[in-house]
Amino acid sequence: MSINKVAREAGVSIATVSRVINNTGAVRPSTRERVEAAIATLGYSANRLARNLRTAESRLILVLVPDYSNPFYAGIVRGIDAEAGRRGYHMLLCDTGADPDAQRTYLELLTNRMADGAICLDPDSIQALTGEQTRHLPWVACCEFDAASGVPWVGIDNARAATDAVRFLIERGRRHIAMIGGDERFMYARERRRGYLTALEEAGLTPPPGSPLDTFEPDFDDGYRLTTRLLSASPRCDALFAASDPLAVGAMQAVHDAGLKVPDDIAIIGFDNIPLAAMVRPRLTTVAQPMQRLGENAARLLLEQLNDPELPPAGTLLEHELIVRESA
Amino acid sequence: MSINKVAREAGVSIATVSRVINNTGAVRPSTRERVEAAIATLGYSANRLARNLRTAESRLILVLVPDYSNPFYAGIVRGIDAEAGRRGYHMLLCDTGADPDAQRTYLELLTNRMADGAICLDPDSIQALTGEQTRHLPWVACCEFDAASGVPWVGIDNARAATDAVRFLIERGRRHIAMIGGDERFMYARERRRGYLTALEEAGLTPPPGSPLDTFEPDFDDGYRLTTRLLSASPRCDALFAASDPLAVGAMQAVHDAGLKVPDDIAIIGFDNIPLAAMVRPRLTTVAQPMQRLGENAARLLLEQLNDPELPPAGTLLEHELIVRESA
DNA sequence: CGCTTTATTGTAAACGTTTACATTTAACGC
DNA sequence: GCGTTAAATGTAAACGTTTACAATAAAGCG
Repeated sequence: MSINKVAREAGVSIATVSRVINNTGAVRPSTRERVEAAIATLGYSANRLARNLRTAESRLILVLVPDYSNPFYAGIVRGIDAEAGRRGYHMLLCDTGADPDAQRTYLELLTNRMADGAICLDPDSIQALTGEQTRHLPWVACCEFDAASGVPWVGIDNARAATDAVRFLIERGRRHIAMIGGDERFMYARERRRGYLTALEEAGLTPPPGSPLDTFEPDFDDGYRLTTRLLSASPRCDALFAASDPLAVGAMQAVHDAGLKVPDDIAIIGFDNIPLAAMVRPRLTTVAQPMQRLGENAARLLLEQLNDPELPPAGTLLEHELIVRESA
Repeated sequence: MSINKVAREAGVSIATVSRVINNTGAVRPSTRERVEAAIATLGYSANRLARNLRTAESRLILVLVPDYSNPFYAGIVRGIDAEAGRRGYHMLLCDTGADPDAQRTYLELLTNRMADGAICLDPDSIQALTGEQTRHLPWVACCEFDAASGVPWVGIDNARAATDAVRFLIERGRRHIAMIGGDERFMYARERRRGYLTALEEAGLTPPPGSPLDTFEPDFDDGYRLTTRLLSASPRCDALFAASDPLAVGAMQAVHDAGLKVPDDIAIIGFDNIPLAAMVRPRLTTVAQPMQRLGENAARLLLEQLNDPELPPAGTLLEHELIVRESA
């Protein structure tokens, strides 16, 4: 009953105190001063739980990421936080580990009214699982989405991005272009694989034997392992498109350990443009995603939807960019 | 008034509904069933804001990081989340950018009662700034701490860790050992520098000219830049201790570009053992911090303190480990 | 079967706000 | 000054829970 104390201290009613806190309604300057003085001497700070209960909003948004030690997600999360912060929202960050049960548990925070809305970076396959229960909840899908699902989304055109990357390799004269990283659970991986095949097809090329190759985790170790396997299956391979940067860096290492040179013998292109890409030698050519802006747009979309629940669900496609460095 | 609807549907009072939700108190199996059925048909989920208001706890913990695109913090955050999750807490993650104002703003979430406690990874110099206002608030300092401040903390012995690393270099016959990364704002950096100097001193060595060298950001670019400068100032330098892994990787690159070889001409040791360290060639020798366990311990400490506010503030020192790879 | 104990349920207050509405006070025009 | 209007303040209900306490029903005992 803390606002009560302030009211007593200032000799006014709690309504007046509330009015000066939120400066809503009219209050005479002299009483405003008195109230502010009381707040200062008592060190009062309005209880947000009570306020939230009364106003039926938490000003918290739930962010679901499959793995936040992945720098790519870190960039997006930063964008979300920046935009949300500007509008007075905070972020409840949850690592689902791409586990549907975890996701369901965390989504309770939404039905619980502990959060006002959610941004989900989980694989679309997972999103689909919880789809029915969450149809009417305010959330947006980021990076992984199904445009047909009726859920607002933001992302890039993964297929086109992959096609662009592979075309670049073709233009530079490469003819035996392999791909690694096709994890079926992730939409981005399926799309990139599709774009890769499109580019080959339009140039009248076929994937070298063993390509495209699926990964389980799109990380350095898998990149190394798969590339080693690939090189022995396709010795003529002269270029490699990887679905993520760590994968590409692992591949670079495998190529090197096989006694070949990047980019002379094998050109390599990665995906995402995380900081790592600029830290290795040769520097990694890669498809950049606008991570910060992806996050910002997701947050903006969500908050607009919260303001006006009748808003039709929108999709936002952001542009990718091929960053040409040394590896291709 | 949603619990009301459930009560009406089940033909009981709201108290009984509350009892079956929290299964506290006695309720006859038959009525429990009836209530559960009502909950199911109505799709009811208890409003956490209301519950939190009533029980005066939010089951949220505030995590303040200076920069969460830094993989080192990601590891710690993951540990915090794991431990907190096990105990039914969630995480309000805030990126302060090491800005005191931002930190102050975020800490309002604590005084607001929107969060029950906080874990702070910000530089100790920042922590000190807000110290007076937060003395009585429940929080623990992680990695950056001042043992004398009376705030519970968890971290490693940075000075000893640095000494160990430099001793290792000395044992391997290096005599002109430089250090980069001494950012005065961070306790970890000051301590590592101190440890570096200790190791040199006990071996009767002196730092090569220009060493130790301060950084502003402990990242790849600074590592490259400073090392380049260092190499021209101290051509006889044969080893380098860097206060972070990205710094060390930048240094490796600078050494390479100067036409020298790692580790033959210059041995390099980094700090933290983030994934990057195993992805570069030569693989980086580095001092590992138990990131996950640091986070877990911080969370545990905080939650224990929340359970029993009278608990004397404790400090927890975890062990570091020198991971010997190829760069030294 | 009546009395005492215990298990089950209900009533109502409390948590700390915001806000519609009522009331009081000040301001204004004449 | 007086009536009218506007500004400032207060009252009380509401948000959706939990929980102390009261009340009722069931059970046990002689």
